[in-house]
Amino acid sequence: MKIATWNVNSLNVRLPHVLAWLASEQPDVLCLQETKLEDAKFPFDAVQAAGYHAVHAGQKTYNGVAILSKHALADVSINLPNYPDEQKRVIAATTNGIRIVCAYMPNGQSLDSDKYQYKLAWLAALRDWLANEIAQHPELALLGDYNIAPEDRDVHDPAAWAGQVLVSPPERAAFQALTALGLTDAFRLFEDQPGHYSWWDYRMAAFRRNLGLRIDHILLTPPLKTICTRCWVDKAPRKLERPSDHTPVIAELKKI
DNA sequence: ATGGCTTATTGTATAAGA
Repeated sequence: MKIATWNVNSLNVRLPHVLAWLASEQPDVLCLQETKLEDAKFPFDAVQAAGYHAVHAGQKTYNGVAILSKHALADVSINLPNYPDEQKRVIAATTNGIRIVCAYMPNGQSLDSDKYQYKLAWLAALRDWLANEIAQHPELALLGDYNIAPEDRDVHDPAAWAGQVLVSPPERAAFQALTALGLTDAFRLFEDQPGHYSWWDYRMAAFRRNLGLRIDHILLTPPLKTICTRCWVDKAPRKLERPSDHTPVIAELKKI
């Protein structure tokens, strides 16, 4: 079973990339972030024609999350019940016996921004809600754009980024609070070296120079960690015309 | 060198992303 996450930065623009990637990679589950679409405009027909069920929680212009699955999607829940929010950043569902949580975590903008306080409060609410969710669904995966590079080895130039948003100690502490729930960063089960990223700035030829950050993650509860056989970043979509600034992260689970 | 791209918006410049 392959599960994946991809911040597409507008599904309207990126739908051809997504459909091509589904066809070539055949993931069982694909979590999308930043669809930037109202639910009425989500391309359910194209996704269904590609062989996928889909659930979406979106809004105009900003945010928006979706789960695509080859398997039926049940018990869908949207947003954090303990954090009332206009912004559509979380969708969860059960598929093929696994609880999938798809999240687009706040960016934070800068440490002196109100959005940074929102980010930290949102992450605390996510943690609290996940503690319950994991208790109810021991086989759970949290996939998405975390907007946090957990460690310096996830940053192309740690000195230049030190103390900035996406790497600041309070954000990294919030990431650690998630792993303290028993969740494991699937990518780091198999790779301990720096230089592996999931996002590159559109500017400064950052992708060609591999000036990136690893901010898209797949976290697994213990039962899924034990059956995880591989986790990798697929850089191929970042090389296409008009790419998203993020690329997919995929985990393979030895299940069914 | 705080710039540099990309997306969306009842647009023609601004906001936001990361």
